[in-house]
Amino acid sequence: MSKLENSRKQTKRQGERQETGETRRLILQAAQNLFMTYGYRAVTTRQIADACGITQAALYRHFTDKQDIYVSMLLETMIPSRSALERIAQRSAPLHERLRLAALHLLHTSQHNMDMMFHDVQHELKVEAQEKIQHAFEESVLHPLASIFEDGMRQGLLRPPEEAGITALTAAGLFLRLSSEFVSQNSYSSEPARTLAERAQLVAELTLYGCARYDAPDQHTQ
Amino acid sequence: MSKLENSRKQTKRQGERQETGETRRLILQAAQNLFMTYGYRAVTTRQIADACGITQAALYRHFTDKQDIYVSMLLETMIPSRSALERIAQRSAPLHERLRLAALHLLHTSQHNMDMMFHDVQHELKVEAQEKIQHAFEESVLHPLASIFEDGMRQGLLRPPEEAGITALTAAGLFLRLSSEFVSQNSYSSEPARTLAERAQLVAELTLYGCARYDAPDQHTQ
DNA sequence: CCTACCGATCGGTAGG
DNA sequence: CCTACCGATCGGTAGG
Repeated sequence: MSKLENSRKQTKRQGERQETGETRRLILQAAQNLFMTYGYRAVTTRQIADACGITQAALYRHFTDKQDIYVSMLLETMIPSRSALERIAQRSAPLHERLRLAALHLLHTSQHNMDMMFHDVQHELKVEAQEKIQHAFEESVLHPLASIFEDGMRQGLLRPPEEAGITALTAAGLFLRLSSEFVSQNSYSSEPARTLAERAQLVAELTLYGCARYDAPDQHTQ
Repeated sequence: MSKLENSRKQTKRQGERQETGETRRLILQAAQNLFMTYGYRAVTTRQIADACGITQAALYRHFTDKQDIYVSMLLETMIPSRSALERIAQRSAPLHERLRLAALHLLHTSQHNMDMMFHDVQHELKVEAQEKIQHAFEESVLHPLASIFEDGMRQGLLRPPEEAGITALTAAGLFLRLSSEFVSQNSYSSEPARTLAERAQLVAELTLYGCARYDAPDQHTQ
C-alpha cells in the first residue's frame, strides 16, 4: 500500500492530491533546477510542470502565478543559509578559517549564478517581490558574510575603507563573486580539477591575499 | 540641404536609405544598450527597431535574424579591445600598473554584465555562433589579460598553480569578475562614490593583494 | 488535478 | 524601407 493512499481518507473529488505539500516541494525543486540554469524568462511554466509530471494548469493550484513560483523558490533557498552562515560567523576560529567555511557552504548549496539571479529579480519581478528577495538576501547571506569582514577590520587584519580598502559589505559582495567563479569547475580556463574543499580554501585565500606571493617584493614601491 | 539627400543620387526605389551602413551602426548601438541591460531573450526586435526609428521588418535588411544582430554587436564590442589590451600587456610598467590600466580599459568600455553575456551565449545561441564569440573573447580579452599574469608568474611575483595558486587564465577570469563588481557603482552595498580611476586602482590591488592589510600578522600560521 | 482554450506577443516573411 | 500578416508559443483561466 502506497503512502499516498493511506494518508488521506477525505472527500477526494476528481483527481486532487495536494495534501502534504509534497507536490509543492516537487515544483519548487524543479523550478530551482530550471530557473537557476536558464534564467527566469527562458523557463516556461510548461517545462516546470513537465518536470513534475503534472499539467501546466495544475501549477496554479499551488502558486498564484509564475512569479510566485520563482520568489518562493528563492526564499526557500536563501533563508536556510542564514543560520548556517551566522553560526560560522560567530565561531572563534581565525578569519581565514571562517571565510573558508563560508565559501564551502556557498559552494555546497550552490548559490548558483548569483548575477543572473539578481538580474532576473531586478528586471522581471514586480517591485514588491524585488524587495522581499532583496531583504531575504541581505538578512540571510550578505549580512552574515559582512559580519565576518567587520570582525577582521576590528582585529586590524583588513584594510579599512579609508586606507584604500573597501567596506565590509563590499568585501562580502566580492567574496560572493569569487565564490561563483568557482561553483562550476572553471569558467573559461583549463584549471586542474579541484574538490569542493580545495576550491573553498582558494576562495578564502584569494579574497584575503589575492594572487601575489606572500613573500613577493613589495610592488607598491616599484 | 541634409547630408542624407546629397550623398545619394542612385535609383532609390521605394524608401531605401541603407548606403553608408549608417543605419547598421545605429541598430548595433541600440542593440548594445538593450541586450547588455536586459539580456538576449528579454529584448524584442521591435524594441531595437523602435530605438532606431525604423520598423521591425526593416531590421532584416541589415541582419539575417535576431541572433545575427546579437553576435555582430558582441564582436564589434570585443574586437577593438584586443589591440588596446595587448598594448597594455606589453608595456614595461610594473605588474600592478598594467593591471590598473587593463581594469581602467574594461571599466571604461563597460564590458558590462559579462556573466549575463556568457549565459546568453551559452543558452540562447546556436553552437556555431557560440564558438565565434568564444574565440573572439579569448583572443581579444582573455589572452591579453592572461599574458599579464603569466608575466607576473615568470617574475616570481605571483603564486604558481602548484603553490596553492591559480593559472594565469583563471587569474584573468577572476580579474574580469572583480572588474564587473565595480562597473556599476556598487552592487549591494553603500560604498562611497568613487571615480573610474579609483575603481580601476582598487581592482588591481584586490586582485593582487586581496583585502588583508599588507602588514597584517601572518594568518597562515594562526 | 485535467482538458480545452484564450489573448497577447514573439521572430520572421510576403509583397511592394 | 513600410504595411500587413503568419505560425508558434507564452502565461493564465474556465469548467468540471
